[in-house]
Amino acid sequence: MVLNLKSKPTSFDIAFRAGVSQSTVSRALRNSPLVNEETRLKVQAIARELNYKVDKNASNLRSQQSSTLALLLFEDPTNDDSLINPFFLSMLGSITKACSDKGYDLLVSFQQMNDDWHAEFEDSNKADGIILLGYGDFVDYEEKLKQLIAQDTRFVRWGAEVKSLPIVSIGCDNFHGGYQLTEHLIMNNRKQFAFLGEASSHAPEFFERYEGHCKALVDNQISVNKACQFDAISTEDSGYKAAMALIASGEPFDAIFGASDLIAIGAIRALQDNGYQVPEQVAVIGFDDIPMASFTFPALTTAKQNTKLAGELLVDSLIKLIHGEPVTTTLMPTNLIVRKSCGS
Amino acid sequence: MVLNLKSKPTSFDIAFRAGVSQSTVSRALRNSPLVNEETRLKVQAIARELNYKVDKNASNLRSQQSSTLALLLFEDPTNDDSLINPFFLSMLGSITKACSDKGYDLLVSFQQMNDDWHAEFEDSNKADGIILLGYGDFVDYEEKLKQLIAQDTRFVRWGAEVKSLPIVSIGCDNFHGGYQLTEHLIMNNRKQFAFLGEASSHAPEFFERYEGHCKALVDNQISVNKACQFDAISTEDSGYKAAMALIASGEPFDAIFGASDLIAIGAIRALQDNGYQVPEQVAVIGFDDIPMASFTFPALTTAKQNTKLAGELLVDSLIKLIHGEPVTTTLMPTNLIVRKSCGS
DNA sequence: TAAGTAGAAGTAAACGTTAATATTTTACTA
DNA sequence: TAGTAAAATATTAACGTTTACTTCTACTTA
Repeated sequence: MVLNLKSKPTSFDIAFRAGVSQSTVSRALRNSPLVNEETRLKVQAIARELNYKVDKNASNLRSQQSSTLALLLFEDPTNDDSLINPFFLSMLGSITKACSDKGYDLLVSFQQMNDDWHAEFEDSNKADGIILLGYGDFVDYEEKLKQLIAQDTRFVRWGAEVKSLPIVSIGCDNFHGGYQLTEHLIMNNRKQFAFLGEASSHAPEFFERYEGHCKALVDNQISVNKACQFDAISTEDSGYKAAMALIASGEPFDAIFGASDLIAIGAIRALQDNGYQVPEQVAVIGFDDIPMASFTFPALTTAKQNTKLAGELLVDSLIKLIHGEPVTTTLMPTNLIVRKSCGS
Repeated sequence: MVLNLKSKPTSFDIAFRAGVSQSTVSRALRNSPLVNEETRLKVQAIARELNYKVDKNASNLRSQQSSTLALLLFEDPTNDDSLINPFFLSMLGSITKACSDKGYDLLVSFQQMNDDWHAEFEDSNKADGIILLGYGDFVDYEEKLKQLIAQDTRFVRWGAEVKSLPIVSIGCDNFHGGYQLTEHLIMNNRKQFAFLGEASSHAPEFFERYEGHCKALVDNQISVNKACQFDAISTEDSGYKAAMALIASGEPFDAIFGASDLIAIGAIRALQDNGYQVPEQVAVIGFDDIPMASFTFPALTTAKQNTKLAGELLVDSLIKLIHGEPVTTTLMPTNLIVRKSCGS
């Protein structure tokens, strides 16, 4: 046996130097109880000395698992490639941390909606499981989820529960959040409400917030003015435009529910550009509590989604799923964060 | 040969169905010119039908390359695990996109400083190269960079050029940015300057900004008051504390240079908490142009680092490096973004 | 003392590809 | 019509692990 000098060392190199077989090296490095303490120490010392690292491809191939999770991030297709929604960026951060805490690597990927993303990662054995992250839905989404299920792909998703399919979802209680925020507006003596954000099943999260919003109104004997609901996707720009449309409509309003912070921020800007006083004339609330929510002027009252917890839940659930343990869909509570944008 | 029904299909399954050898399948799927058009189409059709995906581990193992890049994100060790610096989050976003555009996967990892991170990814063949991202330096940083070089690891880093080592760095022109911002403050008739942020070689980026700042002062016959420099790391909290220390020191000042936006934001809060008018009494500027910089009150004047371009450069450079092409260290210009926090 | 049993190590067969080499088939030339 | 080059496909050996199975030693026990 000749010593391999120039290229990366393999377990055979370690074995040769340690005077043991290669399989013993493999066992020693994984702290197998099958190998003698003394031998283990010697092997590990040599491995360290040669700067040896187990080849993950070989290892994964042989053991048929990768200790890697894949995160697929969907963005709204209408959103250009300028900026990622800060809320998801924040989720991304917490997921990254949770993975590393659990000893998993994380593959991150932005998805084009038309890709056959549903197959890429798990099927090619690059990842043991998949986390799906993104607002709303899009063409063939449910269809692709079904395919994932049919292929036995292990995955969890962020968002509203999909009642029609046996899928593990982690999401926040959008309905209750919407209810809570609206109640808060009512307590602040607001009478005429507008909702900016798509209120249809195409945007389940926004829709649930809208339903919570409406329920709170009805429970307080306030009628819902459908003419005051304007579609918007989760960008500042879209919020700005929706608010402009609201203003142009001539409908009376003294409170705006932005379906997301970004929408609310855009709305505030539109209001101020048109000479409205926020919150004196119009109260505005958002949803998410993205970092910049506390820096707007006036600072935004919003429902906080706990991204740290969400990331951990997502990762934990997926790992359990991979291990074949039972996992349930979880709804996280939202947290009302009162700042200045609604008067108190 | 028996057909494999239950588990994932392999190239043998495809070969069997197509009535060709397994190597032909491999070639057909990679569009090798060595295989007949008709055969290729047939093989690809069957592969699609069986939902076959090439096993990346096997493929990578055999071909000895992974089409994967690793991103190592270092955070300041004193920063607790609450929030990731939005600037890096933004970089992360653009790097993710750039990778996907180039057909590379991206492994993301947060690093503990004491890990032997320098070896993990490339040595274990999980990634073809590494992107290093993080502010400042820390224990043994240079030492570890040397090890990376010694091991022939392909990597690029974000940050100030390391003059002592042959390393490809992509960074922004911190010196010029510091100069530019300070000039702007001087043009606004500010006379007494404070700098919040560590000004030593332990924080190369901050130090360069500080040097640019000082140069601008000297060029304008303003003397540098060392007593007005207070250390801070890049968090809002740290900026708040540094500003409090500045106020407590009794030194006179009418302008604060925050070494990063987060520091500046913290400083503004400290000033306002102490009854100072920003920008009337004290002008404040930051550095980075993180998303929330435009939402502070008053909105922050700052030097924009183009994260989109930076991400692309980082990824492009690394890929070139992997292909053995020559790559040079690049300094990106910063962009003065004038908002309200310095008076005009 | 022979047989049985841990404990520790070795041997060799996967894992699913790619690629170097070998073989067959086809098409064309002399 | 044999002979040859080119095109297409097949065979087989890696890639570097993990792991089922086998072997060897030393010690216990009847």
